[in-house]
Amino acid sequence: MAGQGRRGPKRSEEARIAILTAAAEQVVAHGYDHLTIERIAAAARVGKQTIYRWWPSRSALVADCLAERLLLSELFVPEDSGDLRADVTGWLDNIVGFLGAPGNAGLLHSLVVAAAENTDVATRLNDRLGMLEMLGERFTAAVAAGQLPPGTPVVELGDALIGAIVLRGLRHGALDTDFTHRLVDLLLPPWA
Amino acid sequence: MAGQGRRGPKRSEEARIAILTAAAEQVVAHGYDHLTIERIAAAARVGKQTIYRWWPSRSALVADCLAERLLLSELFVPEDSGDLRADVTGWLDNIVGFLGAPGNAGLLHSLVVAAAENTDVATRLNDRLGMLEMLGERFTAAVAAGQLPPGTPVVELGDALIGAIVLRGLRHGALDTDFTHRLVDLLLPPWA
Amino acid sequence: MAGQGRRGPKRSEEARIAILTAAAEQVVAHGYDHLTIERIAAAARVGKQTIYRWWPSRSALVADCLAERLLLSELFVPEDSGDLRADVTGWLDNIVGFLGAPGNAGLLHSLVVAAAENTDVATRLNDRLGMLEMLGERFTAAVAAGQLPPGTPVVELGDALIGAIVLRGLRHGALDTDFTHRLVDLLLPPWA
Amino acid sequence: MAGQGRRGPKRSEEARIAILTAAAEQVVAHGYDHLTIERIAAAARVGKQTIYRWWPSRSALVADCLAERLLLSELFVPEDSGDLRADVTGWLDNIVGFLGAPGNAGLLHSLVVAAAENTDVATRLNDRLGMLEMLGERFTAAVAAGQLPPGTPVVELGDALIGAIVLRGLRHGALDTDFTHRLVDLLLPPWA
DNA sequence: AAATAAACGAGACGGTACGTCAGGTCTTAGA
DNA sequence: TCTAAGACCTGACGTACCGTCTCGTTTATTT
Repeated sequence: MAGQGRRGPKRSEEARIAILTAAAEQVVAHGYDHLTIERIAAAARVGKQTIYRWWPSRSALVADCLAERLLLSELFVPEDSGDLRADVTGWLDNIVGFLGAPGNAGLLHSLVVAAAENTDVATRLNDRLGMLEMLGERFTAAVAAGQLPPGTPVVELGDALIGAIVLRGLRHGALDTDFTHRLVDLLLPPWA
Repeated sequence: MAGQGRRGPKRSEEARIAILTAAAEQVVAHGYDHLTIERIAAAARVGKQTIYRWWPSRSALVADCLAERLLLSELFVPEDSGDLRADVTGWLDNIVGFLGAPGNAGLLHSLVVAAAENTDVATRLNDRLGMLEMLGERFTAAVAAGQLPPGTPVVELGDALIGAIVLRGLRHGALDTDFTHRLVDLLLPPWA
Repeated sequence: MAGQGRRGPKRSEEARIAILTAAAEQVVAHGYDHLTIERIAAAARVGKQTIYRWWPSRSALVADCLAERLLLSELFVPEDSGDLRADVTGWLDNIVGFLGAPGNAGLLHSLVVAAAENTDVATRLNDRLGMLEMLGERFTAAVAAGQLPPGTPVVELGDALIGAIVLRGLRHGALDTDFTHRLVDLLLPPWA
Repeated sequence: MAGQGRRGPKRSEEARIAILTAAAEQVVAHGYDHLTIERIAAAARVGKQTIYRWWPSRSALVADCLAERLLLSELFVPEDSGDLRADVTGWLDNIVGFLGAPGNAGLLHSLVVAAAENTDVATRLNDRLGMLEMLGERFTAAVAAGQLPPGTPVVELGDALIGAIVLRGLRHGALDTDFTHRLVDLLLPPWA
């Protein structure tokens, strides 16, 4: 058997959690820029090397925070009421409401910056925003049920929805429910 | 008017151009992160203070670079052949081709990061990508001409198009002409 | 003319003094090992870079402290009473007394270590111990006056005196006036 | 009796030798500063704890290296030809030749630093330089035989000889046979 | 033989300090 | 009075080692 039984101490789960928690808190509190390894280490009561040992970069840390649901934890599981337009609208309003909340104002900016410098973050961010579930299940089901025209490119539909949200989010104050309603009208037009 | 009769030397246009040029080159060469005031100053043969005197931040510099067409110079004025779908497709392919070119791979990431920390950059970036013209002229004209259904939310249409492009651009290698074609099919469905 | 009119601020004398003073205090208080650039910078209220800008190493700093008489300040100017043996004995007792004082116990060790890694320190340390004056004036004068045999190698005489002191100093508790008296008996024997 | 019936494996002689050998090599190759426990452990294929278990400090390791003749191995047993001046001169020239050899240039500095922070090293270094034999036998015998004046302080004589060598050795390039000859003239003057 | 305990290799851990880079401010001399 | 140069304090970077502390394995002794 090959090297399965490594000798020596195991990785400290306690330290791992403390680091991720501290990182998530820093991002929320101060934004992704201003996120420093030193502050994370201090807040997590951990040596800097322990961070560098396990994560290659600041952005990889943020990607793990997303994966562990320490960032954007409660959000964004779209409902399934049978009415696709209503569900998508509700889901978007949920997102918009979250991003509009005072504490979370800068969070989108932070995550976009992190996503721009780390593909992992980009992917996980997409997932956390609910695209996986929404995409894999609802849209294809809707196409099958005739709620969307046959041949609708569902992946592109998701990208257009979230892309528009992200783009508007980067322009301060441009994100409101009026916008999301017009967006739904555009992308999920009411069918005959 | 106050301070009209100021004494002393005027602002050096030479220095201004040198700084913006150096900044643009740095962004293209090394990316927005890695863009440092010190390197710009050194490359432009200029004191750091001369930069700080006229620009409040790194991102404001980039915004000016966009405004002066030192970044994204040649790009993105959509044609008007009468065929809206063809024009939009051509325009998107133009963008995708540019972003796919080896030297420009990281440029989108850079500009997104800059846009995330400076609304000015976000706005100017939108303009440079051709949204103003596209938006103000073609889409509204298309609605009037019946090429788009009446009541089409043209601003949201632009956001969805560009948002989708940006979002895909952040995931490396996800941006190709197949994608843009599906996107056009989704957002500008062939009518009647 | 070559670069005579340099532009920009002059080196801050205030910072220079603060740094040297802090360094000297650290050496006396904690020893040469345990002398850290970070502590010096903090104590001198100075950025680390200001130290690194002007000194290449810890030991160069100590060499400058010796040169500026911030270390071993009060000591070691041998008297000239006409009686060479008495003067040398007094001078050695002076040194031994100083090194035996509680606060200065580790100072010799510190300076020897510094001298071992920096020739400059070695030279200046020799100077500060009074060898230059002693050597250049008293010994050669003594040879001329017949107090020392003609052809006495005065440089080697100094090295032997100080070398013996240093060597004993490195063995804790081996340095006392009995030793210095025997040393003088050995090196400056009472002549006929 | 202490620890007579201890259970468990005995101390590994193999590890002990590997550690001392690695330490000696590191000192010779890189100097006493730059001697790190981690490098020794890696070079000796040994865990760090195995070093810390048996030696309290870096300098204690070096002291053991001297005791085991892994450092300064071949050197410095003075001959006994009957002619004291010749023997001492040969012995000093031997030392000077060794220290002047290219590979050993920094070794004196290293050992002096180690001696300054560990009395054990100082003592053993003295021994290895041959002082014990020289001191205990030759000088006292020489005094008895009338080759040295009665009452000559032999310990101080040794300290002066070695001290002068060490002091010169710390000043690069100041150590040559001219110096040792003058030193012998000074300390062992040709009698009668 | 089984239980026990120490020494071993490996290496993760919380820390300290390193030497470097850049930020943004301030000072000086030249145009 | 604007500019180039650059010294200044601050603070974060990523690295190297420190000395301590587990791990699981390997011996040797004792029960």
